[in-house]
Amino acid sequence: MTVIDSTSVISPPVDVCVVAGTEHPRPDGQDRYTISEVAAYTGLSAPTLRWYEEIGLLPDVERSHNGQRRFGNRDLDWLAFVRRLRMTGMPVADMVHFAGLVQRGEDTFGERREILERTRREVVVRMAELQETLAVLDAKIDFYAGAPQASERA
Amino acid sequence: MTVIDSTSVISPPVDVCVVAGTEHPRPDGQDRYTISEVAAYTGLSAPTLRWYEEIGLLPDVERSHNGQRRFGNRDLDWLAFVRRLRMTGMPVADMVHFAGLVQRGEDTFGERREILERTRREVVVRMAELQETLAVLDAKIDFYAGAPQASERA
DNA sequence: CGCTTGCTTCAAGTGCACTTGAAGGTCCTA
DNA sequence: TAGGACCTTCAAGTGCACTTGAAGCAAGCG
Repeated sequence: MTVIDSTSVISPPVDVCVVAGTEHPRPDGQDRYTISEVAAYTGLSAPTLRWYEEIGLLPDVERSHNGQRRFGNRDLDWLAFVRRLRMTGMPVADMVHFAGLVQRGEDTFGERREILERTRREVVVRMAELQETLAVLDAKIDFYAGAPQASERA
Repeated sequence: MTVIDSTSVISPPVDVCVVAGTEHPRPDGQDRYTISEVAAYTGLSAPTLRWYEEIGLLPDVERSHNGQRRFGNRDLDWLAFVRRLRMTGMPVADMVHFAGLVQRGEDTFGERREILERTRREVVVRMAELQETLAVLDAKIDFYAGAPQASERA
């Protein structure tokens, strides 16, 4: 695995809000990952990473002197957040929109907050539904486990 | 909307385990719903209901004298459960498999229990992830809300 | 020097879960 | 008896999120 090469560039607009201290495979300063490294770290395939970049979900990926992608810790953080958003069920198109807002800078803090608040509400609803589903599953599991005696039968 | 017609038939193998007293639009005995009624009640489209039947996810739907589907409360219960399973992320193919087990009768209680226990574990994991996601969202929302003072920035 | 490895782009293909279209049957009301 | 509402089947189409294939460049090793 070839590592480091190109020299640093003025940072493009980023998420700006990296919340928790998620550990990176390499410390800042030595964080130039190849696409296959990022694939290994994130579980996303290399084509998916290219596609994310293409559609604008992973913007401003740097390139080495010979045109190969060099991802940084910033990209890993963003991908981790994208993974979270994906878990909420947010469509990729909406994530692309959000990524666009991030790139436009602080002016979009308001809209970003609204989006995340809406997402938050959806997650809460989803969790409540899953909680109910858990109850249904438990009831059925009990029924199947203790077959003859259990609750109702049709 | 045309309603009731055909006369009752010996019940085919059903879920056998109807847990909660979910209310039905019409009481047992008068429960013969047209496809559009079921579509209205469940939120599924009529083509989707036909397709569910076709692939074996909704077996043994009765027919009226002229070949039209007549769904019963049993079908509504099953569809409600299918909706729950869908919420867990279970693929339709797996639900079809489960439906097959239900049709095969009590011999499959063991396997059904295993499937639901596995599903249950997945739901628990998913809920934990959503909980973490909620924390991440909250942190970002706070950041975007109280912009200048807040925690970290890249 | 040629081979292998790993990257590149661009276009086409895949899998899932439906959705839509076409053509036709049946029943009720005017 | 004509129209409209509602149903039927079968086949093809859609949208999303990737995945796969084809063709080619660049670096490192024997």
